[in-house]
Amino acid sequence: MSAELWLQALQEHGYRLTESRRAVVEIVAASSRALTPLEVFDLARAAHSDLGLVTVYRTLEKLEELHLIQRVHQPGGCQAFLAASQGHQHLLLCQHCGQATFFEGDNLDQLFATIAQKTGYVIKDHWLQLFGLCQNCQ
Amino acid sequence: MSAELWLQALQEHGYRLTESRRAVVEIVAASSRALTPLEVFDLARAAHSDLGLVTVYRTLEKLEELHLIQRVHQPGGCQAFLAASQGHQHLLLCQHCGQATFFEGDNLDQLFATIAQKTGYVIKDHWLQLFGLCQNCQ
DNA sequence: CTCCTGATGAAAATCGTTTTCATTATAGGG
DNA sequence: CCCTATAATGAAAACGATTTTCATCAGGAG
Ligand SMILES: [Mn+2]
Ligand SMILES: [Mn+2]
Ligand SMILES: [Zn+2]
Ligand SMILES: [Zn+2]
Repeated sequence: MSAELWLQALQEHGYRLTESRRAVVEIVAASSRALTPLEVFDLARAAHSDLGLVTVYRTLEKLEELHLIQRVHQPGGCQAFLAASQGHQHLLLCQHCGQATFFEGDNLDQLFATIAQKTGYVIKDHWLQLFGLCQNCQ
Repeated sequence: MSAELWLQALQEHGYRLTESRRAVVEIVAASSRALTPLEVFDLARAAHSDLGLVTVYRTLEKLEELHLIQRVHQPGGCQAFLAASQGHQHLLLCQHCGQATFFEGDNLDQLFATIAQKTGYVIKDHWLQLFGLCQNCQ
């Protein structure tokens, strides 16, 4: 599981390994859907009942700094976090259960060239996100 | 300008035409970049000094209901609004000045078919947004 | 084991947004 | 053109999420 790797990464960057951090990391690393700070709090308290919501925020902040998690933007809100993609990948989200799946292999260079020419912009970056129904939810 | 059309649309949906609404609509309709409620408030107060921030929120809410404006998600935040695209278009944003330009003609069907096959998802919708530098900001 | 310092949780502060409410002003009917 | 019903307004209070403050605790180097 990536939880151990995340804890190791935190440690390597000079952060201490605490019970609270373990509980938060365990939950976020194991989730296949994006979780809000409050959801993480509720789930992590099962393992560590005197966890504070503040610590959830602080831990998520550090995990994001280290690029271990990323914020997920959705029609319903933009406060949820998910284990980060490795390399250049995009998200596919189930509209029913939230299941998140990364994919790669989009080749949009031709599109970018056309748009750049038509608009005069220099294209530097892009966001692509797909929404649908996962196998379980169809 | 689209401001007149927006005011007309509001009226047709049973909303009254007020000074406050005019001031808000004028600013948002004329902007080529996405504006936050507070930015709209500051700009619109030039024309209508006793405008309340609450009315900015309420007017934006109605304009969004009528699909005249849309929320714009950006790395720095997701509270800004922009005149809505007509039809299926995507956004191109200048990372320096915020200038927003819509484009169309993306053909991602092939990609969606591949992803659907690989993942088992049924693809229902997609978000695509490009970031770069506009002609003035290069 | 001890000590230093980073980390913690409770509480308070803060920020953006929404609700409440008394007052004002739009728009339709006389 | 004036009246009136009621939608709309802005100030203030309430609210929910996030951040800051601070006294206390605990990780881990020595
Ligand atoms: Mn890509
Ligand atoms: Mn498209
Ligand atoms: Zn699903
Ligand atoms: Zn620009």
